[in-house]
Amino acid sequence: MTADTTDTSLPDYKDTLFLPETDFPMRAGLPAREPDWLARWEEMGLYHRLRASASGRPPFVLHDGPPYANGHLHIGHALNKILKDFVVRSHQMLGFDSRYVPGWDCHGLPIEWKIEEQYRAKGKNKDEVPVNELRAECRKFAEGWVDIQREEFKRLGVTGNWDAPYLTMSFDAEAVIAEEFMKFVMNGALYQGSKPVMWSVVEKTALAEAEVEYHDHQSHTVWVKFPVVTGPYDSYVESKKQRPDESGEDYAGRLLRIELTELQELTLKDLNDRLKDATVVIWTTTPWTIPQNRAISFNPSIAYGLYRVTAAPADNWAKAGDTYLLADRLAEEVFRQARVEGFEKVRAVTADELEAITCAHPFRGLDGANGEWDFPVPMLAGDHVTDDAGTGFVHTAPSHGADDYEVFLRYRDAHPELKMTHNVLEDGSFRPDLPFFGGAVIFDEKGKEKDANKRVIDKLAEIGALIARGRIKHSYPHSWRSKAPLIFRNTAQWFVAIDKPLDDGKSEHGRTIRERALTSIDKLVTWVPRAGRNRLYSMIENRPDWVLSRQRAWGVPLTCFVRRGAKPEDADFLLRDPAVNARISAAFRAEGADAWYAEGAAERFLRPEHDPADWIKVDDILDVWFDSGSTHAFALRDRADGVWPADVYLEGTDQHRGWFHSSMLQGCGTMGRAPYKTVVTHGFTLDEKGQKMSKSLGNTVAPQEVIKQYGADILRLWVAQSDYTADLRIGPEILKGTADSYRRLRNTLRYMLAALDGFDAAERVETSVMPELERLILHRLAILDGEVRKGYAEFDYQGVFQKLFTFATGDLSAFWFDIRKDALYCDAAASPRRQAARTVMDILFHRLTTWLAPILCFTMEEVWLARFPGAESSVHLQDFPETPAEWRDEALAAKWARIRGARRVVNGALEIARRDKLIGASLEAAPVLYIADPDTLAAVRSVDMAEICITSDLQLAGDEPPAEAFRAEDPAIGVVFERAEGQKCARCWKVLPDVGHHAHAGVCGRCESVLRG
RNA sequence: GGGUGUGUAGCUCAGGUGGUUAGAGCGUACGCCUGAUAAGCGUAAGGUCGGAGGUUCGAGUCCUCCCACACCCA
Repeated sequence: MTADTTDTSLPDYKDTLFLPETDFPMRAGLPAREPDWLARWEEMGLYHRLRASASGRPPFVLHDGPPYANGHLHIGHALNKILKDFVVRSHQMLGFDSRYVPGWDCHGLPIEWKIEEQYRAKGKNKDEVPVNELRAECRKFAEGWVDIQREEFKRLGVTGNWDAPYLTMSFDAEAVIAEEFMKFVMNGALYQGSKPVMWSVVEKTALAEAEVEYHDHQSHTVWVKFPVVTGPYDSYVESKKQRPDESGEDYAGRLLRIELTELQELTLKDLNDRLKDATVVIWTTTPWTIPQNRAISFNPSIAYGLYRVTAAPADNWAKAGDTYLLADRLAEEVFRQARVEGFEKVRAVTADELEAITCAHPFRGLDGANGEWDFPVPMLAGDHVTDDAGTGFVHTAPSHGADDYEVFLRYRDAHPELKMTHNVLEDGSFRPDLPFFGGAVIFDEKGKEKDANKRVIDKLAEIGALIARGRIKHSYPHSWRSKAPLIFRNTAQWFVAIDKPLDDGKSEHGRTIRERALTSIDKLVTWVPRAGRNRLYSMIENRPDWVLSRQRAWGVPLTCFVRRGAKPEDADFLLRDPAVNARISAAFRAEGADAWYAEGAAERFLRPEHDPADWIKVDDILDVWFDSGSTHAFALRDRADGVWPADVYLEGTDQHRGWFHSSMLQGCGTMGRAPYKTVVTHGFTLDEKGQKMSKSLGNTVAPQEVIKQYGADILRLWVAQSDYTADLRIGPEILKGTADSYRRLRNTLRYMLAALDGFDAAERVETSVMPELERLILHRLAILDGEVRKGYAEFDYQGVFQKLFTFATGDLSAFWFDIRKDALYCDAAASPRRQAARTVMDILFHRLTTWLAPILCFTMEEVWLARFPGAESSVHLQDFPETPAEWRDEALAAKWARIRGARRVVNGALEIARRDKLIGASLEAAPVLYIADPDTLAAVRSVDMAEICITSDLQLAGDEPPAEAFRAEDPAIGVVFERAEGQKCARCWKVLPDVGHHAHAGVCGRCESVLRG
C-alpha cells in the first residue's frame, strides 16, 4: 500500500537504538518514600555537614519566629515553615552559610489553661498548688508539644538545627529574658502605671479576653445630669488670652459655624448663659462608676441639640423649664424615659460649642464630699460614642472602661485634671474613705450584686441629678471559671515608656523607642512585600506605652523590687542595683526562672546590700510578647550560629501586630535598632473559595492529610505556585492541580535521566562545536540562571518555579526533547549531534536539579541520586552551578524565535492534514514552507528545518505563499502540505526515498551507516 | 465601625510610565503517536479584567463610590 506500511518481514532494529533507559519511576510514591530520604539526611548529618563545609562563607541567618508549643501543626504553620525552608536552602545554594535555628514559644496563658483544666478535671484548685509545681507541669506540657511539632516540621522537609533549637523556656533563655527586662529597669523606660482590666472580684484576679464569657445580665440604667459650668463665653475669655485679636463675634461665628449676620441680637453672653443653664445628660448601665467619672465623651459626627422641657408632671425628676443637651436622634426616647409630656428643640449645638463647654460632676461641692468631686469635667470628642442608644453623651470613667481609658490616654496631656481613680478595691468594694460610698460593695465574693449601685443611685436622686432610671437585660462579661459577673477595674501594671528618651548611649537612630523604631522601619529594614512597611509604621506611630505585666504564673517574672511604702512616682520606687540583677541572672541560668518563686528568693537576691523588709518582690510575669520579642538576644546575639541583626524575619501578616512589633520595640529599647534587616510577610491560608478555614465549615486542609495523600513535596509545590504575598487558597481541586503539575515536571526530569543513561564525561563536547539548537538551550539556561538567582534573592519563589516549569514543558518537553529524540535514539553513539545533545542534557541536569532543590527537596534528591548514587551524595550539598558568560547569545535567540514561529505554522498545517486523514505521524509529511520575509527566510534556511519540524523532508520557498497554503497569523508564512516520498525507515521511521537501497533491509542511509558501525 | 490588603479564563499566575483582536502553564475537549506509554506531541474552546460612575481620542492599567473576601484593631 503506502509508504508507512511496515513490512513485518523486515528485521527488528529496536535493539540497535539508544532508547531512553532509567529506573526512575514515573509515579513518585512520595508519601511512602519521603521518610527514607529524611532518614538518609539525618544519617549523613546533612545540616551539620553543610555548616562545616560552608564555614568560610558569608553567613545568612533567617531567624525563626517561634510557634506556640500547644498543638498539632495546621496548614498555616506548614506554609510558614516551607517558605522559611525555601529561603534557607536557596541562600545556601546561592553561596551563603545559611543557618537556621528553629525555636518555640513556650510560656503563656494557653498552656497555663490546659494545666488548669487538668487540675479542674481532678478536682484540684489551682490557687492551692504551689506556683513552681504548676510551672513544672506547664514546662512538661510544652516539652511534649515541642517534640511533636519538631517531628511534624521535619516531615515537611524543613532543614535546620533541629538538635539544638531555641526554647523561650530554656534556663538560658529565661535568664536572658530577665536580663533584657532589667535593661528597661536600668535605662529608665520601665514604670508602674495603671490600666483598667477585666477583673473578677470573686477570684480577685485579672482575666484575659479569652477567659471571659458573655451571658445575659440584669443591670441598672440611669440618666444623669451633668451641669454646664463653663460656657462658650467663659471659654472665649480664656481664648482671648491666646488670640487677643479675635472679636467675640468672630469667636461665636467660628464656634457656631454661621454667618455673623445670623448672630444678630443674640449676643455671645446670651448664648453663654443659655448653655450654662443647661445640663449634659449621660446614660450608663453601671451607676457604680459615676463616682469615678472624670469626663464626658461625645462624637463630633453626631447631631446634637439644646432641648427644653415644656410640660412634665409636678413631681417629675425632669421638670418643665429644664434644658438638656442631647443627641437629636435620641432626644425623644430620653424624654419618654423621663416621663416628660412636652419638649421643644431650642436650637442645634455644634461640636465646637460642645468642646468649648465644661461640666461639673453631679457630686461637686456637696456637703460631706470633702471636695472629692471638685474638678472640671471636660467634654471630649471620641469615635466610640454612637447615637444608637443612650443620650449621645458617654459618661467617662478612665479606670473602668476600655474606651474610657483610651480617651484618657488621648487627652491626658491636654487636660491635666483628667486622672485615673483608685476607688475600687480587689474585692469589689469602694475604698473606705470614699465620701458617701465608702465600703459599698459592687459584687460580693459569690458574684451577687450588693449595695454600691443602689447607694449611688439614691444619692443621685437625692441631689436631683437623675432624670430617669430603669433596668436592662444585656450581654455582660462573666468569668469562665466562677461564672460571676466581671467589672473593669483599674489595676497596677508595668509599662515601658515608648516616648521617653533613653540614657543608654544607643541613640544613633533616635533617643526614644518610638523614634528608633520609626527610623528602623524607614531606613534600616527592607519590607517584602513593600506594603508591610506602612502597616507596622502606622501601628508604631500610634501605639501607646507597652504593658509588660500579666497577673499569671507561667512565664518569666518581672524581676524587680519596689520600695515598701513608696509611690510609683517616687525616684527611689524601683530598686536599681547591678549586683542584685547579676545574682538574679546567675540563678536563672542555673535553675531557671523558678528561682524567683522559690522559698526565700527575695532574701537571696537582695542581701547583703539591701534589707528584704524594705522591698517588695514583684510577682507579675512578663507578657509572652516580651519573651518572643527577646528571641533575637538569645538566639541571634548569644549563639555561636547566630548573627545580629538577623538577615530575615519571615512570618504571616498578623505578626505586624505581634512578633515583628514586639521584636522591634524590644530591639530598639535594648540595642537601639530593629533586630532584623529584612522582613518577609505572607498571607493567610483560605479555602478554595477564598473563605477562612474553620472546623464547623468543614473546609480545613490538614498538612498531615496532604502529606499522607500526596507527599510533602506537593505541599511545597503548592507554596511555590502560590503568591504568598497575598492570601493563599488551598483545597482538593487546587492540590489536584498541583499534583498534576508535579507529574508533568517529574516526567520531564525522568526523560532527562533516561536520555543521560550511560553518559560519560568523555562524551562532552565544546560549546563552539555544538549545533545551534543546543546553543539555544544553553542560552536559555544562561537567561534562567540570572532569573533564578534574582528570584531566590528576592524571595520570589512563584516566579522561579513558574519560569522553570514553563521552560521544562515549553522549551524542553515540547521542543528540544521532541526534536532530539531522533538523534538521541538513532544516531551513532559517537555522532557529534548526539554527543552535543547529551552534553547539554548533562548541563541541564545539574541546573534543573539544583535550581529546583530548594522547592522540591525530596524529588530533586531522588533525581540526583538516580544519577549519582552513594552514601555521601546529595543534591543539597551542591550550589547553583556557575554559568559561563558565553552561553548567552541574544542574536541566536532572536533568530530562533523566527524559526519557532515558522515551526508553529508547519504544525498548524500538519494538524489540518491529520484531520483530513492524510497523515498520522509528522514524519509522514514533507511540507513546502513559503516565507516571504527575507530575515525569517534566512533564519530558517540556515538550519535543517525538517529536523526542527520533525518531518521527513521540507521544501523551502522564498515566495509569497500561494492562495491554497495554510497560514497562521502571519500572512507572509504559509505551508502547502505534501506527503513524504519513499519508504518508512524500519529503524528511524523517517520516510525517505533511499530506504530499501542499503545493505541492511528497510533502512535509510543514516541508519545504514550507524548499523555498519 | 476604623486601619491595611486582595479581587484578570475551571485552577495557579503574567500583564513598567494608560494605546492595535487581554497572555502563559495546568486542567478540559478533540486529534495524533505507540521507541518518555497510567507517558509524549498537536489543535481548539474558554475571560462583563469584582461592580457602577468619571477623566481621556483611548483604561485591566488613573480618579471616585460601592461589593466580596482576608488580616489587625475597636
